[in-house]
Amino acid sequence: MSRSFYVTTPIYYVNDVPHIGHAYTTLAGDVLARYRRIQGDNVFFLTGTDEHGQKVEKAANSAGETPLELADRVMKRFQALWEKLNVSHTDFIRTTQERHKQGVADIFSQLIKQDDIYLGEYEDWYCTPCETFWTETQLNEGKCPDCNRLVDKLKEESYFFRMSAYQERLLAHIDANPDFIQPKSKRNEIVAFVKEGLRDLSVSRTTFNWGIPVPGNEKHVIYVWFDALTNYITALGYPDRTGNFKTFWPVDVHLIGKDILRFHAVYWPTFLMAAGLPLPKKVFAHGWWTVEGQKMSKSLQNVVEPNMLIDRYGVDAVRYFLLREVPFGLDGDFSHSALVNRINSDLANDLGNLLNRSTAMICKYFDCQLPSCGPMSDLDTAYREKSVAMVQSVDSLMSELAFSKALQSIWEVISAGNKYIDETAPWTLAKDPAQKERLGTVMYCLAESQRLVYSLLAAFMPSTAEKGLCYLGTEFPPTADSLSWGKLTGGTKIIKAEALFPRIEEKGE
RNA sequence: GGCAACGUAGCUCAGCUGGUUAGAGCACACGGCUCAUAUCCGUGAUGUCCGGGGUUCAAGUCCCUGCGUUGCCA
Repeated sequence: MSRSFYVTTPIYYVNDVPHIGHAYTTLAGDVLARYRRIQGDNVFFLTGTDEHGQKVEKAANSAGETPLELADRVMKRFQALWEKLNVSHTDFIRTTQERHKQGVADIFSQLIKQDDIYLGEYEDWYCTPCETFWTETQLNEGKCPDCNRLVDKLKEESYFFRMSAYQERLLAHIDANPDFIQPKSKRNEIVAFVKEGLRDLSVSRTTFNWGIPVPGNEKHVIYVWFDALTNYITALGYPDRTGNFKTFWPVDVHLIGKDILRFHAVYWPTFLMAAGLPLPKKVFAHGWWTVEGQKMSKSLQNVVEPNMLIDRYGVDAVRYFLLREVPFGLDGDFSHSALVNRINSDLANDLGNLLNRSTAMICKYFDCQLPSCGPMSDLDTAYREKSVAMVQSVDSLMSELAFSKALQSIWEVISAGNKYIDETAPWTLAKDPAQKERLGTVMYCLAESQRLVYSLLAAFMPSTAEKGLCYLGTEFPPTADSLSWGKLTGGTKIIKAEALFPRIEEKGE
């Protein structure tokens, strides 16, 4: 009876091209998904694309194609990137798919029927590029406070969602579930926001066509966020409540960037309440990446293109860097020099070199046949205990989505391995035939500790882990059962490792 | 403007409910080893803990204030 685990990324807007921010969220989801699979969970990992909305309609028009053609084109770029990033999603949903449109229409009809959605009139300022409404007081000298472009006065018939009715229930839920919104600082912001009072939310538009029609009133198109958020359940087959929906809802965690927190922590939960569905267990908002100290922006032309990074540094180095460099939830800075430092210091010097020297010695002293473990000294048991403790520590850190700390705790064991070699001085033992058994025990401990290291790293750096485990004569992917000490047996064929991560010599740019 | 958070070694940061000589990683200097990707191990130096005031036997840790940075306010 395996546990089920459901994790999502946002669906990415096809009006945007994939950048490091998209890669970051999706990567986090992948690492979580892979980790839960190693632990034996039945995992559903969802990503996809958000393809409706006025921006897409306009962009398509000016590019001389239909919105769907544009979506097809851009969607492929996301899919290609996920393949290149080694992302192991279960499903990829597009909001233009029938399964999605039907589900959205269904829930929208239900809410109309219940009078949670009603027809009214909307009057406000609208920034088309940002697809955001602004109140009179928010405007900055008559312009959009976000992008400083001109806004349009809008007065239109609109359907409204009775969000105000759910304010107290939402607050009570946040209060009763301290981990519902993370990190804590973001949770506090949401609480403050909700306490100021929720207004009813406009959930339809009449000014463009590219979207899902309101059931029974085709003049209206369903608001993109209502449309988009619902993907998390339509991908599970909703409104069919058997099958995947039954297995995986409520979601374990929605991973999002901090810019879309309100939609996920306020709008979405209240939609779900109205629909009578359970709320997500967790919404986690991660931070933003700056680039070489500057905000990423198209105008600065400093948008980091993930494909280029992967080509240049390798997929696992990029995966490692993004999750190790910055605590998940905080902002971070991306720079080539920081990335090169991580590769040289953590991956080449510590991780790669340890495997290299260990397997080299096993081959040199034992003809590539792993010796079996003899009586253990204090040094050995301390090393073993540290390795075993790592497995537990990583497990609890992963449940907090503390990816960086999880990697740090793995690296403590890698460092301990390098120190262990120094303290046991195998090259000295090798000179004395009487110490053969002792030498064998040291080699065994080294291999076994690293087997655990690479088993955990399988979530973060799948291809590196596969190679590492192969050198250590072990199968990939690892399983929950393999995460305990002593699974390697004497006589296992070990392969002398090549440099997993060659050092990158200076001359950064 | 309102609310909130933050300001600790050259860099990035950790320091829970106040209590001996303030920590980690990277970078730097010196020493050691040789299995290894000139890698590894050890030792060391550097801090007005943003400024000022206060509470206390005792404050990086609490309070007030000033300066600075950041986030949220549909």
